[in-house]
Amino acid sequence: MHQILTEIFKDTSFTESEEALILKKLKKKTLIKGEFLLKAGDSVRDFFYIHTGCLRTFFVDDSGKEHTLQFAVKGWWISDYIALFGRGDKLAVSNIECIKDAIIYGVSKKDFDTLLIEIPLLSQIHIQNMEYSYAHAQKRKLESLTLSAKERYKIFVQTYPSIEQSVKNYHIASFLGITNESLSRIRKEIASE
Amino acid sequence: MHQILTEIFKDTSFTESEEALILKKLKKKTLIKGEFLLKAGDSVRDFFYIHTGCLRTFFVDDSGKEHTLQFAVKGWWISDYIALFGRGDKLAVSNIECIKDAIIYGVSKKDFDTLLIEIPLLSQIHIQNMEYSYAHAQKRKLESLTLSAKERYKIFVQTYPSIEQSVKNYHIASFLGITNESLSRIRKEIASE
DNA sequence: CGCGACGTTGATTTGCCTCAACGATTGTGG
DNA sequence: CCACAATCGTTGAGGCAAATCAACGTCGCG
Repeated sequence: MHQILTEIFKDTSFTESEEALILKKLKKKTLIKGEFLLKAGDSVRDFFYIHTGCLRTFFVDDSGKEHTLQFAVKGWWISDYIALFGRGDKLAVSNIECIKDAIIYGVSKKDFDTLLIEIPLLSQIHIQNMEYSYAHAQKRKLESLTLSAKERYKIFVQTYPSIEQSVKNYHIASFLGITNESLSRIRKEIASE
Repeated sequence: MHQILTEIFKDTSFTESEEALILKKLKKKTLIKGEFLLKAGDSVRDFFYIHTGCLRTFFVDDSGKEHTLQFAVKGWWISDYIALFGRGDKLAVSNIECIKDAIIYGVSKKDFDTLLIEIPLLSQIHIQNMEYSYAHAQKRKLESLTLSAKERYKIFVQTYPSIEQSVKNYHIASFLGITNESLSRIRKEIASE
């Protein structure tokens, strides 16, 4: 079995022919820090598995402020899901930026939908992933409603220790929904505890 | 075809035997206003399709404040998705309350998972729904990051005109993540525009 | 080395919350 | 069917967490 499939699908046992079908659709890409995988306004067709490195999805609002929606490191998938999964015109509302040199594997949603039908086992896995992601998104929403910025930061550090290393403070701030200055003050407070 | 399947699945064409399989798993329930479908701490096994009426999912935080995560009217599904789809112990973190007399159809996740395997077409529909829900959740998250309480309220009224009728102001406030008093002031401002 | 990007700190502002009081509406028992 | 209580919505005063605006030190890279 091709190494990357083992990595992506862990101990899932596809048949040889299923593996071949999937492999045919995966397109390897290498990115360097600072490179953009997607810019707002582009049409969104693909999503991407992160093999190495780190990327983020962020939205720029009318006042020019950035809002980070997602970080992705090894083992995660990234895209502009609002466009890709929404019922709109599939134009990106967000940007995807490489923040640490990366090797990724892309697959188009069109190809993926075909694979889902050809390979029932893949459907099952996708459903599980979607369900889990949805639960996780709900949980994060709850946290943002009930917790203070300081508590959210602490949870972030615990939850994503591997990400904290690769990213700038202002990336984290924009992910937590606070300003750089506020994060700076929070870090100071925590350090003095 | 049984009326309720037509309602739930619109123009999807299941075979007779597929329909029978699904129908066998759906359990009809009637609820009256004020009744609880689920309380925090219960174990979560089912999700529910709303035929008539209105329900909401809400979380109560440590300080006793309520946070409404979801409203559901005709055509929507409701559950505690954090518990049902999460990897935890399946104990409800939220409550589900009937806020307008309702007729609903429940199905257990266990039964549903079985149906997904037995009926590939159902898998496809479920995937589409999950994808769309995920996109929608992301969009809402963006809105809560970028918009003021007033703008969020305006979007709420536009997006859920049918819900606004059935619910108390403080339900809406807790959905928008603001206090009753703030919502009251916002409504006053908008009225005077 | 020098410049720009990044992080920190201070002063001030602001949107929303909290607390409190008081009408309006709803619903319920007599 | 009315009276009264409970619930709900509104309004005001004051407070607070985080935003904004501004200045400055520092680090890393060309």
